[in-house]
Amino acid sequence: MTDPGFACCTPLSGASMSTEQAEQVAPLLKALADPVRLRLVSLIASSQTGEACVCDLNDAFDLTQATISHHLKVLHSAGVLDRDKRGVWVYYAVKPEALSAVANLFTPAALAGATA
Amino acid sequence: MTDPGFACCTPLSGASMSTEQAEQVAPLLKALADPVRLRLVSLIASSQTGEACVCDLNDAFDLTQATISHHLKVLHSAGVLDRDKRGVWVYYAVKPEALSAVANLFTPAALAGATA
DNA sequence: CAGACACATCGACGGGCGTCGATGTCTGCT
DNA sequence: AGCAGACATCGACGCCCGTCGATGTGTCTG
Repeated sequence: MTDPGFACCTPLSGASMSTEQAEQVAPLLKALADPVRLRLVSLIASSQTGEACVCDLNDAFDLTQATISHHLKVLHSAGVLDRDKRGVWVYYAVKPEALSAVANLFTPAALAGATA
Repeated sequence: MTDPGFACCTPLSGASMSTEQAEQVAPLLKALADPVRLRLVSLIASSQTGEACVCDLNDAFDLTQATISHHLKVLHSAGVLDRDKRGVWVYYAVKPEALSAVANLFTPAALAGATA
């Protein structure tokens, strides 16, 4: 009966990511897991003023304005971008905290089970 | 006619992520953008030996063995996990390079347009 | 050889996602 | 007031993804 005491694996050390934490971080990663949104974030972050308006971002893609607006909304809802309407134009800026949170997630120490 | 020379935005600095790079990294993020897969990676990384067998990972979830196997395949195909079959059991191990690649992606310097 | 076990693969189903055209809302100009 | 431009929102469509039960493949034991 395949003796269970003679198991296949060393028991996991147990200090891993909790289900709650995983379900909390996954949406953030899902928001970033798209080529268009990745480029959007990169474009905004690499702009001189640290922000960019939709009209210019729209020109950088072969996509409809509606699609770009949708992607920006997703990134904004995920907490990756800040939204600031000035007059007719809307400026989006990157929230560094969100990105550094992701970066810290995949640090060796964090993976070993360190509490973020 | 809203003079275009009097544009809305400072032109993007241009040193942003390329389309190719975005399309190359997105699948890696997409593989990690799932609560189950996130916990799988964390479980494996936090195990004492740095690797874990499917039978044990399976017990940590309320999901079918087929589903866990599917997730492990996705992570393996994305280059996040290494696969090593020893006898009847299969051991998965985390590839640190893949995770540090993600971590470096969201470093302030990288976002500013530095070539990875 | 036959059986049991570990894991992968195969359809299949439901839901979510990316994209679009069309339309709505707000702002500024004349 | 009327119009034009910037951006958001609204269905709608096709496709991919997560999950499942069932089945296949390889490995060890008796």
